[in-house]
Amino acid sequence: MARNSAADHGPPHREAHCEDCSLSPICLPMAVSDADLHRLESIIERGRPLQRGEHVFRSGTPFESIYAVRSGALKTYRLTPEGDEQIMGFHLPGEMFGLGGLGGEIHPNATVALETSTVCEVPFERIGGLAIEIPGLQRHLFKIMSREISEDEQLLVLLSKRSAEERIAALLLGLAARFRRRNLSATRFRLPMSRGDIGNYLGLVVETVSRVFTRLQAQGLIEVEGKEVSILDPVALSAVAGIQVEGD
Amino acid sequence: MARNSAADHGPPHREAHCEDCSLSPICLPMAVSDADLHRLESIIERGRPLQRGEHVFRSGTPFESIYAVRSGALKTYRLTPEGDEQIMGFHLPGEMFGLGGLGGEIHPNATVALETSTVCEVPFERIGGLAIEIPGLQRHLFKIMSREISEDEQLLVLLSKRSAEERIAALLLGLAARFRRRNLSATRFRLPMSRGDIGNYLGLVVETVSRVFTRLQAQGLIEVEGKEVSILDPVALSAVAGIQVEGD
DNA sequence: CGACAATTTGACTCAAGTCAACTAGGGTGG
DNA sequence: CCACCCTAGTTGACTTGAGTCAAATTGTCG
Repeated sequence: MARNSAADHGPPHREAHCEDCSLSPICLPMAVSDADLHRLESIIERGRPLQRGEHVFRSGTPFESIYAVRSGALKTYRLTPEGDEQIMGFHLPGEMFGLGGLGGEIHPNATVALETSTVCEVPFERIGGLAIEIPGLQRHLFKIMSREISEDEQLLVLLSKRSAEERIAALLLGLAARFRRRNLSATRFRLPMSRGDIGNYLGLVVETVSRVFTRLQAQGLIEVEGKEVSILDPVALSAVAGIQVEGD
Repeated sequence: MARNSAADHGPPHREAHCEDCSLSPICLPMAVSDADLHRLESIIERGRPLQRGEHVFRSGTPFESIYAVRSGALKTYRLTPEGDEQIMGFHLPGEMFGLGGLGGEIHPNATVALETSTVCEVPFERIGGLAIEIPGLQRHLFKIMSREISEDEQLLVLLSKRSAEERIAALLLGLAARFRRRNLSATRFRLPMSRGDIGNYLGLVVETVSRVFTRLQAQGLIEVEGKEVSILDPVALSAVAGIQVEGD
C-alpha cells in the first residue's frame, strides 16, 4: 500500500489509500513501529500492473501471501470437478483477497484480474511472526477471516432463497455500498465484471442477468448502458432486494 | 473433551474421542504441557446435555467460545431479514462449530441441537493468549477457519450449479464420509436432521427432498426408512453427485 | 389414546434455463 | 481508415425442474 496516490495522472480516487485499506492494520503498524519505510517496502510487495485475465494465483499453487487491491478489480473463483468456474467474490480497491488458503498449504481458489489492476502482497510467513509481536494483529486476522466466512454465508442465503431479481438488486446495492465506502458515487458506477461473471456469481445464466437488467430498467429503478449503471431509485431497489444488502 | 468415553453405558463410538476431535490441538497441548488436568478441566467446559431444540448460542449474543461436539448432532443457521432460517452446516461428534463470530464481538449465526447432544466449550479469551505461547496453535486456528470457508464455498457450488438429485447425493456421501471418519458404517446410518433441515440446507423444499429420496430409492441407489438410510450403490451415487463429495 | 408434527404423493404452475437468432462493441491487420 | 472478425450482450420462443397447493399417511409424544 505504500505510496498510495501513486502518480498524479489518472482519475481521482481510483486507487485505494492505505488509510482505508483492509490491510492497513497490518501494513501501517510496521511502518510506524519501525519508522523504517524501507522495511515496510520490503514486506509489502507492489507488483507490476496485472493485465485483464492475468492471475494473481491459481488453484493448487502454494499459499504464500495475502493480498489487497490497490487499483482495478479482480474475481476469485474455484473450479468444479467438471472444470467450470464458480465465482466466490469480486475485489475492489482497498479490499483483501487470498484468504481462502490461510493456514493451509495451497490455494483452493484462483484470483484473476477483471481489468488492469495493481495489488499489494503481504507474505504470510512474516505476518505469522508479527501477529505475536503486535498485539491486536492476531485478532485482526481472525476478524478478516470471519468476515470472509460471513460474506460467503451471505451469498449462500442469496443463492438458496432469492429470486433472480432479488439477487441482482442485492448485488447492485452491495457494489454501490462499496463504491460509497471509497467516496465514489454510489448511484452511478461502472461494473467491472461481465454479465457472464455476474450470472456465474449469482447462480444465473447470462440471459437471465440481461433480462433482469432490462426489466429493472423498464420499472425505472436503474439505468443500464453496457457496463455503466445508474441507480435511479435506491429505495425501490432495496425493496426488490428484500432490504438485505449483500456484502460481497 | 476431557473424559471422552464418558460412562460405560450407551452405544459404542457414539461419542467423539479427544484424539480424533478437531479441537484436540487446542485441548491436548494444554494438558500435556502442564500435566495439570485441573487446569485443562477449568478451560474446557463440559456442559450438561442439550435437549433437542436447545441453543448453544443464538445470533446476536456475544461471542465467547468455540465449541466441539462430543455427542449428538447440531445445526448452525442464520436468520434472513424476513426471519426464516438458512442452515449453514450440521455438526457431528468430533467437529467444531461457532467459528463464524471469531474475531468479532457477536455471533452472526445460531447453533441449536438437533437431538440430545453434549458439547465441549473452549473460552476464546484464553485461546488468544495460548496461541502465542504454543507454537502452531495460531496456525491451527487459521486452518480450521479456512476449512470453514472452504466448506461454505463447497456448499456455494452445490447451491448454484447442482440439481436436486446432485445435491442430495452429495449430502448423503458427505455424511457417509463423516461417519466413516468416526469408524461408523458409511453405508448405513441415521440422518440426525429432518427432511425440512436437509431441504433448507440444500436450497430445496421438503417435498423435493422427499421426492428425490424416493426416486433414488427407485433407482436402487439407496434405501430409506424414515431417518435410516442405506447406501446400496456408492459408486452410482457418486456418479449422480457428480463425483464431488461435499464436506459439510 | 388423541393431537400435532413430519413425511409422502399427486396435480398444477411458473421462474429460470435452453436454444437460437440478432445486434453492438472493440480491436486488428491490410 | 475501414472491412472484418470475434466476443459480449440482448431478445424471443420454447422447455423444464423445482416450487406451490392440497390431501393423505405415518410418526411421536404428552
